[in-house]
Amino acid sequence: MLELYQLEELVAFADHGTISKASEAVGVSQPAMSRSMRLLEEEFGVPIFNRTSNSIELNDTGKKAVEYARAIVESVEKAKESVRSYDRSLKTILVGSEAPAPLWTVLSMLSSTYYDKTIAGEMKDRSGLVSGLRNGTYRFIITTDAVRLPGFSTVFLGEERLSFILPSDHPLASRSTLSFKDLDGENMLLLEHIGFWRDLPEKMMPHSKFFIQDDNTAFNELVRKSSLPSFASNLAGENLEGKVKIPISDKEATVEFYVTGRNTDHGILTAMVRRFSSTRSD
Amino acid sequence: MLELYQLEELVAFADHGTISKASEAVGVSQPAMSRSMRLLEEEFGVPIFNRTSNSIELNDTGKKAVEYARAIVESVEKAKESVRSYDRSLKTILVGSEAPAPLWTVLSMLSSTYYDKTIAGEMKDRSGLVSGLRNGTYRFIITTDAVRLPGFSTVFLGEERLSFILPSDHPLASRSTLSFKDLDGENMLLLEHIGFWRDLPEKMMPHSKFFIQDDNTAFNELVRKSSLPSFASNLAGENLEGKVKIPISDKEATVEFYVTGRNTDHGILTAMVRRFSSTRSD
DNA sequence: GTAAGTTACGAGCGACGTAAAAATG
DNA sequence: CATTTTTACGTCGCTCGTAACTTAC
Repeated sequence: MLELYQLEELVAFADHGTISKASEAVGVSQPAMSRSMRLLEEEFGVPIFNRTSNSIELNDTGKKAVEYARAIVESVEKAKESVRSYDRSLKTILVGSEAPAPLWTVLSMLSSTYYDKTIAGEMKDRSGLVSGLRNGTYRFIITTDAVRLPGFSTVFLGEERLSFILPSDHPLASRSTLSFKDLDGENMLLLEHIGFWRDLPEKMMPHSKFFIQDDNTAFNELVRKSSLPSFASNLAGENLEGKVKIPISDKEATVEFYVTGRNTDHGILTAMVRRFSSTRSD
Repeated sequence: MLELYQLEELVAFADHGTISKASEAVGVSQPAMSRSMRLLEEEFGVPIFNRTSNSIELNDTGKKAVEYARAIVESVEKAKESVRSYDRSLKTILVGSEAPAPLWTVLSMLSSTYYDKTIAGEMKDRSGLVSGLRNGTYRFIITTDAVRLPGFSTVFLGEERLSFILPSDHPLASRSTLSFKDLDGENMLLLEHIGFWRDLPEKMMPHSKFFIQDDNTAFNELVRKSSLPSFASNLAGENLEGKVKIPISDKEATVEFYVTGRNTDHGILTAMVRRFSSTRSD
């Protein structure tokens, strides 16, 4: 029987040119590989080496054989990897979302429901979310509008309403609402990974400069310590000492979220809505 | 290390449903396969079976694993086959031709030149010949007109001139030449595998009926024993007792043959022409 | 003489089969 | 009780590494 170790050694031989070097690379003795190659040749039943008394090299047929060997060895590695990955995917519930805030409650809700599974979330644009839901990558997706797909249910999850975070001594700190235009021109702090929110401030406040922070904890630190204004929402951003939180009145600052999953998961979807309602901080 | 025999046994298990039946099919003992499957599972590192105390079945991950196993086992088989076939192709000189007669001398000439190789010939239409020459399937091709291809040389091999074979007592047996029209309406014997010649008689003699023979020796027997007219040429058909061979005067009954091969084989090509001239029987 | 490959030989791992045990319907 | 899987155990084959041999540059 043709054995995988023979194919691996054949590939190593092709890569290193001599049995000596190849055997060293593979980690077997030189005579062992010499034998392997002879047995492999017998297995194929046709010559794949040109030999002289103290040299051995691949002939044309051997080079073909190496191509096949490479493909097979590679496909075996890929198979192992894929099987493991498939096993993991069966044990993982992946949720895709257009924004981070609604993910938090959905993920925590799923974690308490499926205690034996891995719950993971990731950000993606809308088309990626929908195709991922269809091909099974995502068990649930969170979008800013309802997704109509046969076999899937969409429910309204709730709203996220953006606010400005201003220092208490800011000239506009006493206002009950503000619009983007009111602060256009001020430099502001902004987080990098906030999904579709990412582009809104720069679009609505074209004269402002934004200091983009990648790291979440560093961002929170900056918000607390600096006097720069920043953003929060009813779903994100704790109350901070010396800061005021003022809702933004523009319609773009309010967005609805919908969560979509298989029809068979409809019960879970409604449970998500309940959990969402009970944990939001208006 | 993951071993091929494990993958084969996994496939057998998937096909037969139980280890007992699968082990029987593969030809190993049942405990041996039980062990193989456990080791394979450990090799993947993730569960691929659902087990109860006296049953074992594939789980979803296992079914994925079977898919990969099938592909790998198949590709290994294919690799062995391909390597052998490639080896054979290296040892074979294949000549393609539009007609059988010129093949005979070319093949015999090649046989005496490359005594350590297998010389083979086959019939093909012109486009198949040219593409086969380009992709290396054919070392030489014989066509009815010159083939102009960069890297390849074409030489004129010679003519084939078709004749009628008539019984000596045939009314037209004394003529020195005949045209297709002269015998149109007579029933005739015809060989099946004669390349482009195959369609010519039926086209030129629409009122004749042709008795098509597949087997060459049976055809020769029929020609000798029956009184039906048939075809021969300067390249094909021995002189027969009680028969006369009368050349056909139509221009369609004469065809030129060219042989084409790599530029590096130019010496062989000219040798072919010499051999062809010396062996034809006008 | 150095570097390469093959042959020879003894050792050990591992896959095998037989036999027996356990579980299920 | 028949069927299926697993465990136990002794055997045998195959691959291994070390050592010695051969050949070439």
